[in-house]
Amino acid sequence: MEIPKTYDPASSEDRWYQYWLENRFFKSTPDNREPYTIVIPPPNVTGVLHMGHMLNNTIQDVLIRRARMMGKNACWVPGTDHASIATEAKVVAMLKEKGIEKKDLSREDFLKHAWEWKEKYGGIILEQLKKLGASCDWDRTRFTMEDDLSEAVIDVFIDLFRKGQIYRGTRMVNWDPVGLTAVSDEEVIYKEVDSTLYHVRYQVEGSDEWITIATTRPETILGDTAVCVHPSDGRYTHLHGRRIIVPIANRSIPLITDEYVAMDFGTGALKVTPAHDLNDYQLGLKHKLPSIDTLTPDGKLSDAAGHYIGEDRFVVRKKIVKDLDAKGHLVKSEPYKSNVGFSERTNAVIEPRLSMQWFLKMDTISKPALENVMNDNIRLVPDKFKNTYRHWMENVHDWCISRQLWWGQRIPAWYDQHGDYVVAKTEQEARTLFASRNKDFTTDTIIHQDEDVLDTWFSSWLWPISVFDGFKSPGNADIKYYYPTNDLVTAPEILFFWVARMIIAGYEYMGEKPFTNVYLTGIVRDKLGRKMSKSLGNSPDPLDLIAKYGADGVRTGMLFSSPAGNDLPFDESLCEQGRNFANKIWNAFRLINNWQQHATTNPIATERNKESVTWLKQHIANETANINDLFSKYRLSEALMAVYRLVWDDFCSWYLELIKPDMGGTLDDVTCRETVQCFEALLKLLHPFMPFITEEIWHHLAQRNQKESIMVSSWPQEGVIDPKTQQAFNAMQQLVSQVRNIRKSSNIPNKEPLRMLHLWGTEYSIQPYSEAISKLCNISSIEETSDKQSHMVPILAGSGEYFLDIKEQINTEEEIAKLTKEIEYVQGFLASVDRKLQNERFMTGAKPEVIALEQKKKSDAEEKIQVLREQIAGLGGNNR
RNA sequence: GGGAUGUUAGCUCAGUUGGUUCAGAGCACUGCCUCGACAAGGCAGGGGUCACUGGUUCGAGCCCAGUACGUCCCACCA
Repeated sequence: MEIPKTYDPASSEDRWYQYWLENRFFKSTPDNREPYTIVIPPPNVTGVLHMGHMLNNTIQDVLIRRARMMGKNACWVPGTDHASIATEAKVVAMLKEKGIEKKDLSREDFLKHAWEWKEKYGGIILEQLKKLGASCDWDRTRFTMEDDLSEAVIDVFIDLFRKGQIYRGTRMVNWDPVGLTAVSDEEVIYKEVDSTLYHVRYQVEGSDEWITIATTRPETILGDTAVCVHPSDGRYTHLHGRRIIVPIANRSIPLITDEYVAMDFGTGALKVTPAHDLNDYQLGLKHKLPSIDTLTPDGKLSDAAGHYIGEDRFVVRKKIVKDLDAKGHLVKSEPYKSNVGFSERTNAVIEPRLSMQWFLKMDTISKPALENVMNDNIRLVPDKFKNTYRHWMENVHDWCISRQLWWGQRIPAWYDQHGDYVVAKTEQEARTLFASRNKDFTTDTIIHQDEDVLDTWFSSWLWPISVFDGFKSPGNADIKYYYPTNDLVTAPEILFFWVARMIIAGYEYMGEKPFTNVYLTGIVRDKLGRKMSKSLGNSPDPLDLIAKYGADGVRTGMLFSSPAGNDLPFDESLCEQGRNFANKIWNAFRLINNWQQHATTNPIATERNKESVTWLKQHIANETANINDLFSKYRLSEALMAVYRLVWDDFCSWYLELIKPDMGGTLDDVTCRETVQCFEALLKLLHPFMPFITEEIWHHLAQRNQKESIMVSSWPQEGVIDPKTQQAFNAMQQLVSQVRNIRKSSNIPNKEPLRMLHLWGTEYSIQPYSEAISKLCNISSIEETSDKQSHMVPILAGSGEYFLDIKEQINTEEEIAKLTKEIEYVQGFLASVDRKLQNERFMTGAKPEVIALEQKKKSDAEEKIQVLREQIAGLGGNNR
């Protein structure tokens, strides 16, 4: 059978993924092995795969596949998030295209459309993850809005309410007067716009005095309930305790003092409009000021404004300026740049607006979450995020958990017509509660459920518990076995939104952390450093990339340059590098496969093959230890790079070339088998990163039955390398490189054989490789000599001295210059060592082993200089 | 504005407790090479005053202070 010269991922990937699924290798059920668990950060159910998901899920798959090979019971739980804001926005947009407005639909009808949408598009992203090779236990797929999970959310809400942790209160929300809905902070886009700062003077009650304030929003004057100055502002001290008349409205309001006011801004006097500005609202709370809401939901002036009723706020702004001017209140107006929030959806100017919301108290419930991260009970990787985390957790404010949406878990609060409310799971329970509280309450009394739903994070914070049915059936086999999970892989931007809250829920409901390690990935950026996003259109389609470079190529491409916590400046050439690597592995396989076909005639291993095999086996074991160490530190990029070099440089470039038989020859049986075994070990180390190609080659190398997948094979054993083996190998490498170098610089073609001598009495650890060296550098023979060969080119490799018989052909001057440069460097080095050794304070201060090391350096350097001088002399140079 | 964090080859990053065998890796770059696995390749090279300025020390990429620039999070000043 002819094996193609290049690896073709397309013909292999789907086949192997199918094979894994059919043999249920991703499946996990509790048993007596040690569990290793990851819960996926559930992607938006209607989302499509983007580069951030690719990075995130590649990392999870690498971790889970390695754990599985290490004999753990690996369980990766997949699922999706109902993402109320994003999904509802998409459904609203879809309906709009069909000419349907959300406000014309009943709640039930809207939700019907939403569920249809979810059924149609939900889970596409999970199918896409399969292309990437994700080894999730698909039987465990969950959805944050499925019945069981929703019930858990409602139960938790009720429980926290009963514990007194949830309360109802007013809050400033971002109101979209066009969309007629509150929008989240994330959906507000701040833009700098040119506006005007108006200086308006208010009369002090009962006097001829005036006080001038500055505002960009004069139309809100009608809602003013105080004027505020800094308590130590000398300009206004005499007015403390006086009252002020609001222009146009002619209302009397107090002058208050607060240190919040910046004396150097504007006039140092601030008009306070609690209903229409967040800071003013807080001032209002502090000073117990009334709020006058002068706007209607659609941004027109309300009855409460008393003037300009029913007119748009921007029209009123112009009118009121004119009127203020006419009445002599406008002192001056100056151009001013201010930050104005716009709705991402409707582009309308956002109005801060007061509304009733539900809150979760965070002060006590968040304590264990801070503590257990600070004491490393839960580890953040990289740990620099601990500071950020602490800062946030120490300044945590109550969590607003209600959202003015329909898609999500509806708040289980019920209101009667007086606005009194109870929290209950069903209407029936609510009625019972009302009745027990109020004698007049009858079965005929109308009550209605809260229209709002809960913040999506209020369901996803339960994810590590709810996916194992920890709420539905506490103490069940799954939750006992898999919880706490091991690693969580997610983006730092949701460290607070999600990670911190999962930790809080974990301690509150399980009395235990939800996971041990949190691996924080970076953001995938384009070449210009911009975040890759759909709206910018700067993100490649992940599936196109997979089609072009193969899933293995893309996976490795993403991991080549993304240490934990660092952004990934994505470049397609990284995937190309990954693809090239796959191809390199493929061709190593082709070579070995060829040997396998013909390796029967020559059963005796040569010394060079024996030594090479010994070195390779030890080296792989040694590197496995190194790779394990990198994994334990979550240095995935470095672990990949270590495997990359081990395979490409050590295995392909050195080992395979060493044992490669002469043209027309065959490889001995023993070496062939050992080589296959080593190659299999390398494939195992590669497997977490490149699952597809490793499985493909794994099955080509040997007859294996259905159950013998590489993904359930065992991770290679660690070991140490014998220093002598290492030393011999390194000396051989040095010698070969130097001979090649001399050939290059002297223009001696490889075809021309050269004679080499080894100086008797110096290190000859390369002996087992002498035959290999002859082949790699075309040396006709290596003879021993007892004398320095002054007429030949000297080489130092390890501490062995060699002579290459080519003096006539080389550029002696160049060689001497090279050696001289080398001497200069070593002399410089020696000088610095000497300085240290002659320094009394060093000799008395430094540790004995440091001094011993320096003395060793000194003698080594001196010896080396001696040898180099002899070499220069041998070449006829000046032996200085 | 508050907090965090970073600045090491053209690019992306390593550099553990300060000790010139630590200035390193991969990619990119340069030169040579179709040699029976692989040109998606082989071999050999070039390349950095470790942001800047001071300080501590016998000795600083590593410790301290300041400066410059960058990134992230939070709050966004009427």
